[in-house]
Amino acid sequence: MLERETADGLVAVRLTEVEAYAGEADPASHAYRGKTPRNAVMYGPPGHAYVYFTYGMHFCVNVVCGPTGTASAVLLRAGEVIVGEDLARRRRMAGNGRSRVVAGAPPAPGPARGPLAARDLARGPARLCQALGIDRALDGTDLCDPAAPLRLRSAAPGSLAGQQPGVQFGPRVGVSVGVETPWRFWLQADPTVSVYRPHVRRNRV
DNA sequence: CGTCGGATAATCT
DNA sequence: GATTATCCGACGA
Repeated sequence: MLERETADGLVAVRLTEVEAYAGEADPASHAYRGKTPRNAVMYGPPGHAYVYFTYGMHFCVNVVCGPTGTASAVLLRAGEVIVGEDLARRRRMAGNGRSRVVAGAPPAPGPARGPLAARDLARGPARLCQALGIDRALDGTDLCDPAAPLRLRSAAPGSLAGQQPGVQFGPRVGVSVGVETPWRFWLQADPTVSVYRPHVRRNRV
């Protein structure tokens, strides 16, 4: 479970999909070419959040894993919103201007009939961050601190008893190198797991 | 259902 | 100047 607490309220997500990045030894990792201002947090203590900005408009969040001095991390790719669905939906719809805002269209009646399905609220690393209101201000947050604005918690004991489906694995999404390393993990048949997409190189100028 | 291309800017070379 | 751990709307079947 990943919890995000702000003045607006609490949003909690049950993680369903992650990817592992093995620091400087991994060509797909942000740390492959060494330490930079952006990835500095990856070299810090484990259990902290590494938040980065990509594709000119999206944030993604990782959990730092290796001991201090190493740069391993796990990218949180998707989850199911358990608490605070309305707040999560508001954040996803608001999206600074250009996301899902249809001019002139009458607002959909009930939340269940909205254009944004509940399963899509945190289906993808950037969507997850948007639903939880995560940006670089949270870079370096100690996720193990129960009082932190963003924190990681175990599910309540027994809540998943007998219901845990199998964990599948395969290649990581959107990476141009290290494709042969199957370090994306997800819960089998879970509707909130994102769709696999290979890396695409865009047109040069 | 699926594939395709544009948006858009921090970060690094 | 090139690249990018992505998303969304459009379009075709």
